[in-house]
Amino acid sequence: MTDRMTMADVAREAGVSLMTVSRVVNEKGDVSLATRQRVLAIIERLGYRPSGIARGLATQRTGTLGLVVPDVANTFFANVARGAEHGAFTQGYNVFLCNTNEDPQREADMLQSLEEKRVDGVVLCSSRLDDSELRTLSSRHPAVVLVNRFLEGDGVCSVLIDDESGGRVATEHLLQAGHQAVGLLAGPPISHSGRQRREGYRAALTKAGLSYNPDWVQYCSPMVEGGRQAARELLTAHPELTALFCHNDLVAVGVLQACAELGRHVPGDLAVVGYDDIPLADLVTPPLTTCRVPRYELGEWAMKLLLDQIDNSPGRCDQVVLQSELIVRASAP
Amino acid sequence: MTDRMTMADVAREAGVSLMTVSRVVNEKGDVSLATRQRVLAIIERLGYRPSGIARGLATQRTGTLGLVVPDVANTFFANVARGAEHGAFTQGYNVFLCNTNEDPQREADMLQSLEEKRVDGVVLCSSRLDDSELRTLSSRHPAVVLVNRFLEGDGVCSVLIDDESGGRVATEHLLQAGHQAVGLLAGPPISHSGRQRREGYRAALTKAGLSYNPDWVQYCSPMVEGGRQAARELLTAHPELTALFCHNDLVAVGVLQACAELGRHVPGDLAVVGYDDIPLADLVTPPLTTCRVPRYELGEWAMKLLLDQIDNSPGRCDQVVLQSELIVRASAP
DNA sequence: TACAATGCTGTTAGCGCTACCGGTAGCGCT
DNA sequence: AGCGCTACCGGTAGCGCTAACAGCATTGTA
Repeated sequence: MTDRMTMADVAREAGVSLMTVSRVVNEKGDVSLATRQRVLAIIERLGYRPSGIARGLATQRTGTLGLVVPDVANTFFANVARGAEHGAFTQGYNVFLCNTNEDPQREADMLQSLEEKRVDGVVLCSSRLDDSELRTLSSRHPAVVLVNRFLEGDGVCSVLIDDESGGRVATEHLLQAGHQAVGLLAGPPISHSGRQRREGYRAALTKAGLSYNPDWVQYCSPMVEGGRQAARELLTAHPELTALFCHNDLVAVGVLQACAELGRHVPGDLAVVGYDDIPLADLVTPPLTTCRVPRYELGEWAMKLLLDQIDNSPGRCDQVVLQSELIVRASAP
Repeated sequence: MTDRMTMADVAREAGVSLMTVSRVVNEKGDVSLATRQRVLAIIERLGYRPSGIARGLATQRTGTLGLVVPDVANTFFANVARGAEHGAFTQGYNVFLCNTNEDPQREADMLQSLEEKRVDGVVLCSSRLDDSELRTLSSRHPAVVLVNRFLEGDGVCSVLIDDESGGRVATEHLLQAGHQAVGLLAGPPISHSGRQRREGYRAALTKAGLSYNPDWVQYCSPMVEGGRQAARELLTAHPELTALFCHNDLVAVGVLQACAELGRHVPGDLAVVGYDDIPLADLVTPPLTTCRVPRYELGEWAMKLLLDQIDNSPGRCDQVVLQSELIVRASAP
């Protein structure tokens, strides 16, 4: 790589001042057509590209953003990342990807390294930091949007998923299909979203005049194996169940496996509803009815709020709540 | 966000010069223990963080890298990204994530925008650019590593997957299990990796003294539906087939579906081998025997080569070829 | 005629940091 | 005393760019 051209090289070659070149490059200020074209031609010939670093130092805006996620290898965050990055790039921003690996310490490190890079803003997904640390770390950035995490008090934007409504809609779908005995595989008890979904489940039952039966609710690990085991236990203990709402699609796949082993036909003997709409959901047999959480849109919204915050108003705070969508497939028609 | 502290603030407060603060911050040069501690304390108290932007302008190194992928939402690239980002962060680099969306124009734009950000290097995955454009765009960056793409001539590093060997190993596994009639669902004819895998398939047959029978090879779309249709056709036209090697796991899942419809038992009537080892692979019934391509390692290696290139030697070029690993599961024991 | 408004261009002074060189003090040695 | 060496610290000159203002024609307007 040969040495880079600078604005001064272009200016000298074109016989104009630095400022004129700057004006041409940034398309701001008046430059006569003739000199603009001349400068442009020289830029082209010399292969000049402006230095974002120098510009950043001069303007105090870098045109870069941070995106902090627990793990991009998780499809959920991969889709969020895609949505966010797309929104950013179309506005001329580049985004730093940071994986925290679910480790709060690492998350703090990431946030600090982004600060040293002088990013114009940060989208922070599913932060594991406690409120106070999150607050101080956020305050060191010009703009922050939280995804899947709420911080009360000071105006920190966030984009949230309405899991309660998702759980309600999923359960109502089963109820409306005539099921009276709907069980719940609730995932891990500590899961926040899991609790929300359970609230939705309960609300739907209540609304339909049915009572919430704790015996029909079973916690489980949020993986295939967890679903399989929990389903075997629950279904043998309570053969009266005709439908199951699952914490997520992996659990639902476990249920499918358990049903195959127990000789129960889905959806004939048991209707199954999952959550998330992972790619796997419509590939298993039968394809899963599930709640799709709008991952890509989550990223897009977060980015939209962030950019609003950056170039419009300084401290405006917004909460956006996104609804998930019921996808009806064969496992619970 | 209140105004940021600068090195000058720290220096003034500590009663030392700018340079002393700089030396403390960068841990280079001699500073007495006493003043170091004093400066450190003041940095802490003032909440000072050095500006990577200013440092970048002064040193001509930004501590940032670019990672260009077709699509992070694709698990393959998500895992590559994870490996790459991990390697980068542990060396103190931050990485810009760029999705090209498989669009060569967008890819070129990304590369240019990374150039303006003055990244120290770029990892470019599965570039869709033609050789000449790729060459010129690469030459504008201080360091480049290609993933899944080779560029001959000038020394551009790359990390590649040995798909030919993968195809051979997969086919040999079937042959060693006693299968004499092994078909191939070859994916799209244009796919480079598909062709490599087919070469491996052919090589394994030849090595075993069997002849390559074009009638047993069928191209298909690389998705579940493509695999399903192709399998129905191939299996009805050639009931003599006892095993199928598939272009990827999605195709293999399609085969599973087709077998269920045709009443053929897997692996009893038909052994099936996939490729990639996507998360889905061990969740279907029966779980798929498949070739795992080391995605995370791919990212790690790419980053390792890139960092070597950056701080050791200027133009050293390496090709690294990674082998995939056969994962034996129930679909082809 | 005077005066302002407009279009175009240049000059100056940084943005926050580091490279590079140059200094001073204190030590040991001849 | 004189010398060199080391440990420590400071000054200056940029890195490549833009904000802000300052020209200077030329045109319009009273």
